[in-house]
Amino acid sequence: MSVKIKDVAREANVSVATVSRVLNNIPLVNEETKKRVLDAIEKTGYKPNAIARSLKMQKTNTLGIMIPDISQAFYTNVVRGVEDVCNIYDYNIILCNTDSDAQKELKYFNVFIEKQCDGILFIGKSLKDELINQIAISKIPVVLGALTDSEDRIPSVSIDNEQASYDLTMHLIENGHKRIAFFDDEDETSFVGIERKKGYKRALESQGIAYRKEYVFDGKYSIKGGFDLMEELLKLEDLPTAVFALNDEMALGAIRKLEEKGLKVPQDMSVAGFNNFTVSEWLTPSITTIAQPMYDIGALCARMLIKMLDGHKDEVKSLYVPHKLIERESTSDIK
Amino acid sequence: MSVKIKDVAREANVSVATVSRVLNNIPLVNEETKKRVLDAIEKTGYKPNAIARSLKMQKTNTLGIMIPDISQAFYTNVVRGVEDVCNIYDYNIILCNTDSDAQKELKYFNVFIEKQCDGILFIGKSLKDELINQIAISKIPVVLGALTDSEDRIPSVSIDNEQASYDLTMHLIENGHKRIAFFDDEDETSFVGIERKKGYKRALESQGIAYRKEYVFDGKYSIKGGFDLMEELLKLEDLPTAVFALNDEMALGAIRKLEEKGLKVPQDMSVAGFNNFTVSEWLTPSITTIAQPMYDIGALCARMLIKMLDGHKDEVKSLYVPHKLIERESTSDIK
DNA sequence: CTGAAAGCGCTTACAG
DNA sequence: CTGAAAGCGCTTACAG
Repeated sequence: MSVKIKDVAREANVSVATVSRVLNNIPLVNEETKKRVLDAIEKTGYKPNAIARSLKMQKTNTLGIMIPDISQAFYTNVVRGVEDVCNIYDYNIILCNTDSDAQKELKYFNVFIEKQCDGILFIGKSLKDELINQIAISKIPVVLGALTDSEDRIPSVSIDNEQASYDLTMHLIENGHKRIAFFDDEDETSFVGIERKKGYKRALESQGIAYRKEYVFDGKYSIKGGFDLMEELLKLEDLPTAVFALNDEMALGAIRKLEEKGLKVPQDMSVAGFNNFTVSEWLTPSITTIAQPMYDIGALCARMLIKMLDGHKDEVKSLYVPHKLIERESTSDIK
Repeated sequence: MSVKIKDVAREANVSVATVSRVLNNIPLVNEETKKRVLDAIEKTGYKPNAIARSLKMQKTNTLGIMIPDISQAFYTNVVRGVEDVCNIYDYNIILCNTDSDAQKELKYFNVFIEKQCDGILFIGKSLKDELINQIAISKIPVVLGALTDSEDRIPSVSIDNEQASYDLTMHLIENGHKRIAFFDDEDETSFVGIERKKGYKRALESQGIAYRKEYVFDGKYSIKGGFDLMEELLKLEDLPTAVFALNDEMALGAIRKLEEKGLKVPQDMSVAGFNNFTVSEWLTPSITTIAQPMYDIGALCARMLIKMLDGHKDEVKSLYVPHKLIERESTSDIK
């Protein structure tokens, strides 16, 4: 059906070896022969079969990328960064959504191995042991994005989540808040969540403020999640004066619930988020948050992985990218 | 380095053919032999090489998907729908961002062909002629998502953009609005944009309202885009009483600009959007919009394409999925 | 500078 | 029920 290298060879009256050399820009080919081959390619409309090439070369120029859920704003920017860099270096990405589910992660990992991906980008909230084992066994190059490996067995590109969380909590404390609630991820195994909680605790401790378990709420990473959590929180006797939510979507939900109950943000309660969601600066009130350079995280991850594939495995080391506290209207000094 | 089918065969004392039969669940294999092979697979940690298999089978179980930009909320939901269906049928997706750029579209199309994708999903705002030619030449199955081909040469899954736009415009007219501005896509070749403008015009005409060119503004499909366009609009002598923006992000930007100028929405001006962006219902004011079933569009596209790949090409026909007008706070009766 | 041939890791028609 | 062998479409070491 489709035209193959053999057809081009016949058309140009050369061997397939010569056609291959022209295709791969190997210099030893006579200019005239080359021209004949090029004409034959043009004439036949030949397109190389990358699968055949990959089999021979043991290289697919394809990277596997796992993310929890592409429909979450945070990850889309990371993926865009990855793809742009891949485009530069002629790689393509196979994209999979894991929902942070261990089974799906292992399944997709196997798919990446079977489809001979040159490397894997793992974006997510935590790396499970079983997956680490599989990675070690297969020896496939992997880079983590937006999270780190606690033992740094696998290189990563991420913000320092503990420090970022500390910074945000300190900011609230400096504004006079002592009763600060924490809207956590319902997924307790989330490494990123754990790190952020550490930062929150460290900030409290550093200022001699007791950590109160009743101020920590686990919920969904969504607007509705924050909305529901605030409903819970408002049942407390001793209300917090500020809330630190693990993403801006949760923070927005929390704010809307407060408004629904006739409370004002930040006058009655300050609410801070995380990630600097695209719309956060446009909301009323706009949301105080920690910005992560999402696009850069993706781009750097991809560069790092490609560097490993180019044989510079030892030059690669884990990287913290800077986060930034953005103060907006949803938080203020305590009255 | 890695273990191959040959190694498994040696381990199990059978031929590679037998191993292959076990791997592919071909029934004619003796139970005991099968067990021996399975043990050998287990023991050696063998993972099939899908690239080799693809070369032989002329089938990669990989779909190419082109979208304008994964970092735009609308597309992420479509992609998630695609991926979920692909997961069910054991396909994977190679994802590419085209920025609706003709060069990138052609480049990626070639990549999909060379990498032997079984089919292609094209999500976007318009299909250029050159790409249609390439599709025709290559004969690769393609399905369009979120847009249609004006001549229906290629099957698609989409809302009826013209009708949706008509519905929304009619809604504004029924609320007493006669001076309705239209925030259009700056990309004039956008088929989706053209369709929506048709619907807008048809609604105006049907009510005997003259189409006024000065009420149509071209801008970026973003919050900032709407923000800037509203700045322009406010310079008009004869201000519109309502604005219809081609997405909710633009609508939000427009609303914020109005607020900045001390105008109230919807009291001073109604603003409607399109797509029902995740946050639209949570904004103040919440945004009147047309909801598209984005996830379903993606899922149906993928199902359609897979159906074509299964040899039911003739059963496949273009599909309109229902849109839904959602009335919220950003629009109201004219005072 | 060019070609014949081996081989990448699979699947399957054919023969037994 | 099982194996030997051809072939999928490339690349490249080797020979000339």
